Amino acid sequence: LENRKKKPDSAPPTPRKEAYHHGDLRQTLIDAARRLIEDKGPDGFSVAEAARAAGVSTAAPYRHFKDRTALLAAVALDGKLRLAKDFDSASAPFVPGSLDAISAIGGAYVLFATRQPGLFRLMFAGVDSTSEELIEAGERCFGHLLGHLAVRTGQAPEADMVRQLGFPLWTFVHGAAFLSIDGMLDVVAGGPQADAMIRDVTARLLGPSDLDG
Amino acid sequence: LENRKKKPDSAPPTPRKEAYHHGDLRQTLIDAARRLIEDKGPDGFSVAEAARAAGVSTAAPYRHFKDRTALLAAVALDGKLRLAKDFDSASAPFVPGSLDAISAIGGAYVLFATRQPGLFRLMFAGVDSTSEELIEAGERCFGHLLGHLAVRTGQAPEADMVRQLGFPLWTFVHGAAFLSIDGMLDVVAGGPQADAMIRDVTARLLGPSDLDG
DNA sequence: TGTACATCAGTGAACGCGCGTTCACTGATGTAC
DNA sequence: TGTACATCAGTGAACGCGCGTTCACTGATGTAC
Repeated sequence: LENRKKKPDSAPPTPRKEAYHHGDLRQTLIDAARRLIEDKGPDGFSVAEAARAAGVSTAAPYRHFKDRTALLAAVALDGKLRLAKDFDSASAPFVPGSLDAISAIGGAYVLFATRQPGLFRLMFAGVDSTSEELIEAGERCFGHLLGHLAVRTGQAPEADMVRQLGFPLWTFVHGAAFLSIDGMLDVVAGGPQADAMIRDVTARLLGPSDLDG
Repeated sequence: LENRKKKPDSAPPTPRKEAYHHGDLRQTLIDAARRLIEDKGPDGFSVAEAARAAGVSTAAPYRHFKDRTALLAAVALDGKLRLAKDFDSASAPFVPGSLDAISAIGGAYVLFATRQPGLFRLMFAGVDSTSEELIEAGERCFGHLLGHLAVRTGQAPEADMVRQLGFPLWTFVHGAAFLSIDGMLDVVAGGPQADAMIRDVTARLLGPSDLDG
């Protein structure tokens, strides 16, 4: 038994932390849960398995999360923050408000979903959407798109017209994301041309602009 | 114990059938499972609960389905057949190939998802999509749309151009369906104007036609 | 029409499993003096 | 700097639960003669 306690020192399973007190178990659990959810989906996931993956006892997660749902909510929130970051880096190289920038956001959305299907599902269906910070994080993602549309139209991001332009765009990439996850995008579209389709539809829904050079 | 056996005769829980031999337990189980899935989702569903809802022992389903997955697949197939029927009746009143007819199909799609969210999720993500008859049923649904687009464009339903017109439309309503399920359609669009948005986007993706009168 | 029998479609009891969660506990850490 | 003690963040054993699935069984049905 004492052998088990020594093990983390001689050959740590998680190399960064080795103490009895973990240091940042909360985030480690979120990461472990995310990885499990990524390939098994929100329902294949269990608290016990996440704990195992993090190298702690099955009771340990309950020091940091009220229950299973709370852990899932934390993973969903974490996912939305990651998505917002993806938006940032995807659109950064392009002229704000341009077709290039806006399609890049759409492409990033679909790519995020494709790479992490389980997480994507969790973010949109997995948890009670009543959590305030979860909604807020979602709005921040959508706000990215609205920001570009505001620049493009010369209106405020909160303007009705901007939202009404943005919503169909979001709807479209949301559909593309789910079809892609479920293996129907390449099949039916007849090739790996998802990005081209996104760009084409985006252009048609936006209409022309000087910003597109 | 003998009281339990008599019960179905004196006060049948399922009024239509009362015999020891059920008559059509297979379909009854599919219906029961569908109802469970409709409000709990594919993962909240259990074979045992479906059996209970059908009024049979928990072992009975295994006379008709190899395992849990097979039952789910049957429910998914059943759902796709239902969706195809919805498409039929939604577009029937309108001129084939017209904007009216095509938006009606889109509206039926979103309505189907909204009314039966769990079933809709199951149909697209719940089962291994390797089943041939399941894919076929999906193609039949998509074929409905393609048929209208063929009429509209004067091309064969199998023509590349028709599929390339149809796919963005499907993608869009698919997104609208999921956003609606997850409670984000009315919220963000600013009202129950889903049908209007569908029609508007459909018109823009289709372009004009004489058929639209 | 009546009987013997094969087959079909149920029953109900049982199994092993992994899960979520709780509990009393204990080792590690931080702080007051 | 050293010591006493409160608090924090883990452990590991245990619980009750519902599930998927199997099994030997039995009542109902259909058919051959």
